[in-house]
Amino acid sequence: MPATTTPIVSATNTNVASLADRRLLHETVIDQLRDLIVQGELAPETKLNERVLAEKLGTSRTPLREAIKFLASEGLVELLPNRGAAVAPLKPEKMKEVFVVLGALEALAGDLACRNASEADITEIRALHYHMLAHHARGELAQYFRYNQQIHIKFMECAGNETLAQIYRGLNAHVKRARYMANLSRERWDKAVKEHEDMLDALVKRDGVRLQTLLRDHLANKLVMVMEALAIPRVEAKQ
Amino acid sequence: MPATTTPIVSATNTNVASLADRRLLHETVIDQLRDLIVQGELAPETKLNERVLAEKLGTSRTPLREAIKFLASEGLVELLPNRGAAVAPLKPEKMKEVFVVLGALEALAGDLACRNASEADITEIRALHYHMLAHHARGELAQYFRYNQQIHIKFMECAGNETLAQIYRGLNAHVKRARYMANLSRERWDKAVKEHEDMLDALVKRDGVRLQTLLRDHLANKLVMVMEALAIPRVEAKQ
DNA sequence: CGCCCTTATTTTGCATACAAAAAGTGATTG
DNA sequence: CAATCACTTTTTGTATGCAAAATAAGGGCG
Repeated sequence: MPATTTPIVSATNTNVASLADRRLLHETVIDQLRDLIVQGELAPETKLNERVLAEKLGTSRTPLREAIKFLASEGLVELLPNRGAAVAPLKPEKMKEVFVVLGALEALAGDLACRNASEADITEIRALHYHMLAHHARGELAQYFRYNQQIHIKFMECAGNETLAQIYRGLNAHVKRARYMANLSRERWDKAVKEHEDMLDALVKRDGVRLQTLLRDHLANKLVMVMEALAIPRVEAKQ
Repeated sequence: MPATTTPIVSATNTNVASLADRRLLHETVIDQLRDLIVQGELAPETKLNERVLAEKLGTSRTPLREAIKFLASEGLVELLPNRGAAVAPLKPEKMKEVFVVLGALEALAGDLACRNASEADITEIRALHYHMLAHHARGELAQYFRYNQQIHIKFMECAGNETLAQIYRGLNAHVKRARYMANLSRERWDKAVKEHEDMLDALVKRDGVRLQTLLRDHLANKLVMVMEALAIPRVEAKQ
């Protein structure tokens, strides 16, 4: 609405998408590209053709390349000198590594959360927990994951360490890629829920040591699930 | 000083630096820029003027901007929408956060190293350790830091988790920035060396639990040193 | 003298242009 | 028929151009 004297759309530039958009293009592109990768629309090891992708995202190659560099630093994209870039492969070996680190980070977060979480925080986590339980009971996997994620993120928030949270988000993006292919058995699912019960209990009692242990185990179990998911599928045998 | 005379050098491109250089320009730029930031040549909160920096690094704005995006993801650079980028500020608060996370990561690495390190690895660490001792004895701070760093890096290698190592390197870059201003008191220095003695001992005995504790404490002490360094200086009060 | 508004200047953000590198393509030859 | 080489097309890497945003510089007015 503002400014607007600009009557005619002038010469060269001008993109249709520029409604009230205040964000920077390359930032939008980072998010779009990350989503494409995390949600598996761009499968692991897919080469990123700059011309095609730029067209698809409605931009030019320059912001796209900037976004690629950014995501390369996050590890979602691999740079191939003189050959562009590709979606980072999703290897079981890498997943193991990520989960080991995530275990340590979540344990740390749990410990910090036990010290720093306010009563309001705990109430909020409890609420998320019950939402999660409800979706578990109804067998709604996607919704379950959503609340599950939110609980873990809330833990991170309670830890009050933005550096920790940022690294967590980065690693979690890797895990999410894998999780989209996971088909949880009822048994494992029930177990994961049980673990969350214990975790909530430990938090309420502010038992940091126990929460750490629980989180590490929880992550280890998640790893098993992801590994199973990775072992089974591969609809198309890339490589 | 500026290009101007550039007599022939063919049509458009062609940089003198392209000897047998096989690396990609923007990768070189990433490393150069990171060094400038880590070593404090570009002080915290310095605005990165693209034209000036590109000239200084002997390239055009495009690869520079890509490098900036990469380093922004590492957290060394802050992106200011429509206002370019600046060297990330070096706040005590941030340092605290980084050290807490580093503590957890190094503890994890120590634990893993106790399981995975080969005898050859331990021999190598011992060698580095004695080099470090020698420089400590002679009061050679810079050299001491070098070997100190190498020991920590070697720990990471022994852990055999590349994901862990990568995150460590990223966080460590932040710490290094601060350390360049640290002026170690002899007392603290001696203490740090003593801690390294203990760490080596724990590794040799493969006592992962003790090593974890030692590393966490070691990091906590390092934080104190860095905080002191940050509290004192600021030679020039920017802004 | 300070403040706000207008107008230059600089700087950023994005698009495009062009050369070098890689990937195809096809014909020739052993 | 596979392999190699010359040639074409595509794709990447970097530089440059141009418009919008931000910043600096005047200039009138209280």
